[in-house]
Amino acid sequence: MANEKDRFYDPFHYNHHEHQLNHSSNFPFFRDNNSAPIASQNFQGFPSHQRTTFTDCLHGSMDYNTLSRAFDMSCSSSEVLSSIDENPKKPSAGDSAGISGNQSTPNSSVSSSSNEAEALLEEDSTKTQKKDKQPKGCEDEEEKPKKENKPKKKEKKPREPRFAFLTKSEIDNLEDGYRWRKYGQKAVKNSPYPRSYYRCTSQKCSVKKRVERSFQDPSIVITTYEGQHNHHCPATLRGSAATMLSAPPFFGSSYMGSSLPQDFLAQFLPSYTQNDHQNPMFNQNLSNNLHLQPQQHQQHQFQLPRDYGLLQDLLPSSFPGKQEP
DNA sequence: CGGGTTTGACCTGCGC
DNA sequence: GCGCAGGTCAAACCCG
Repeated sequence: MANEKDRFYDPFHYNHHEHQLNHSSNFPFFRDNNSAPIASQNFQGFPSHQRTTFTDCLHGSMDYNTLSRAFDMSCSSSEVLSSIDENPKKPSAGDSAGISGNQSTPNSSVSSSSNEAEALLEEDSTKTQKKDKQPKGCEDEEEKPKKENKPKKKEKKPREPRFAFLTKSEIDNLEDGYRWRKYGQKAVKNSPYPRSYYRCTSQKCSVKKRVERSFQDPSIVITTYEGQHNHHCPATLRGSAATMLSAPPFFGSSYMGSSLPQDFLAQFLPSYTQNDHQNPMFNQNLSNNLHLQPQQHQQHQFQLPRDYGLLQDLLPSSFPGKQEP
């Protein structure tokens, strides 16, 4: 059945070569200079009249802040655009890093990147599920010299939900409002770019994130979050409400336990229904839609809800999906 | 000095 | 069993 654990999350996308992010942007997802969340590709499964292009929107007179505010209000119900089937056929050994081989949609760097992120999640689901390493937490086992503590019986603890984001950015470590401590870095097979491992610095918060750059499109940063924050976003204390709406944080405080995906899909995909979510074909289509067609590289489409009030109000009249009152 | 980063070693699971 | 690759640890280092 559709799993809720791993999700590929790429709410928006725009070409950062054409649109520079405003530093004070309240964009609910990532906010950082010169970075932007990668769009979810093309929702081909929906009627064209319900489809608009996010890039077009940004091409207009509306600035990023405006849009950000618009989406800000949606943060209470939004976010995950598409999920990834956690049980795709297991990648072969050569695909361990999820970046080689069976790409069915060649020639599209973003598509490949999407596949990368997707594969990353696949990798996670097949690997980490079995892994239950005991980090510091269990040093009850005497002081034995480093790395000698072999947990005798490892019970499988349910894996934390993971969400992958593609972000077009020049910088690797995207500001998301939370504080992270880097605890490792590894070279990634078949990629010139290393993967960095971060942990939330907040006490008793076990959220982790991995950051790596797509080797197929170096301008894209793949961020994978694992776990849920059990605390508020530090940035909110600094008065930046925006950051608390950034990517994974919304899974924290205000979002724990909610049915995010359905909520989001329902709000952002007009034709979506809860039944759809149960429908394998729907999920398949959603998954397929993660893969850009080659010619769409420069113009990813983002579908806006028809009745998205505030956003509609903020849209320039020239915006393709703008509805006149 | 405290907190974050770097980096080599170690652990673990998987495929062959 | 072995080798590989991902993930983690932790000492050393860096920096404000």
